[in-house]
Amino acid sequence: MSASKLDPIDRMILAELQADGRMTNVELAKRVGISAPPCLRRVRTLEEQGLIRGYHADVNARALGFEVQVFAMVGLLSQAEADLSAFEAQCQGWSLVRECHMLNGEVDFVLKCVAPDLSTFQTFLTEELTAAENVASVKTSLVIRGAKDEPGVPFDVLEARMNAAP
Amino acid sequence: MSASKLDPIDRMILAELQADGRMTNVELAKRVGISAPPCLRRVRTLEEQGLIRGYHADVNARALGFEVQVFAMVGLLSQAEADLSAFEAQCQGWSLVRECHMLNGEVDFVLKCVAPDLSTFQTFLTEELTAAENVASVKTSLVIRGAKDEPGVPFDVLEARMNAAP
DNA sequence: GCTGAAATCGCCTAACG
DNA sequence: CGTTAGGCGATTTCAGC
Repeated sequence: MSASKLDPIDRMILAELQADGRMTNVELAKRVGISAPPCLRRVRTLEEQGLIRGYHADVNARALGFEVQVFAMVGLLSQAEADLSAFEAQCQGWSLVRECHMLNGEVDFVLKCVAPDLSTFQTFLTEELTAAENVASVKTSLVIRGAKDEPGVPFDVLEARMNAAP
Repeated sequence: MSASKLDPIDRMILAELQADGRMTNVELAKRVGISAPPCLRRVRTLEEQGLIRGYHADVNARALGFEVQVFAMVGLLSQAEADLSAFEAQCQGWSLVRECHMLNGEVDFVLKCVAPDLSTFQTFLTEELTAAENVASVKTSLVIRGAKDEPGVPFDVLEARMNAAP
């Protein structure tokens, strides 16, 4: 599952599919400079290795009526592994919580949330998140505006690294 | 560009393509209960309206060698619009910065960053981000582990809303 | 208007060299 | 990895509701 087993063509495939996940296989093959069958075999292998986890349409949340985006910093009372896992499991069940990352430092988790409006979010905040077992503190910050939202990883950095230490 | 012009079939299409952006059109048509040609027309319309911004392969950053993920909270010296925009423009040029959101509250921006290793990130932090014009403070938190990372929006919430207020 | 059916075109995906 | 080849999906055209 390591990147060292990837040749330049594999990395080009990943970069292209990250940029356009619905590209046809023949178009992809053309761009990476091989014919279609081996290209498809590489894609399948990358999927099986878990290097490609899936493909997703990037839907416009605002246009769909999700006007509110919030980052929530959550502190827990107990940081015992069982309690951390329990909180993570709860996040799985909250569909307004799109991301949950455990952090180092003063705060335990950062959550990225979306909601159709402020009152929906505040109901969730007061009745679900803050009220949850083991939650000590929640600090929320509304997203005023989005300035950058790139999915995935920067392949230019990866290529620079591969060239520097081959 | 409003969600009110979307019928239930459009919302099903969006939900399906968010879950699997590489689904064939005939499979998609079967799932939403119409035949392939109108299904494809709807998808094209959704793309043109900007409700679908694109399609992206979800690549495994860790497996690709991006071991480090960091959230950075950035405070600026000046919050004048020109200065905010200038900072946002700089974020566009930093490929380690994948997301940049302007927030309310004490901090001005939250940045989601990735890097191959800690030293790469710290070089970026000290020589680029902290050194940038108008940056007053940067507080970083390493991601210890990811607990949830769902792309897009929760369509169950959307459907509940449509049923409640049609 | 939008949907569905038929037909064409192009792609996907084996099998083989 | 490339080429060939057969089957399937994509996409246009056209008719019907």
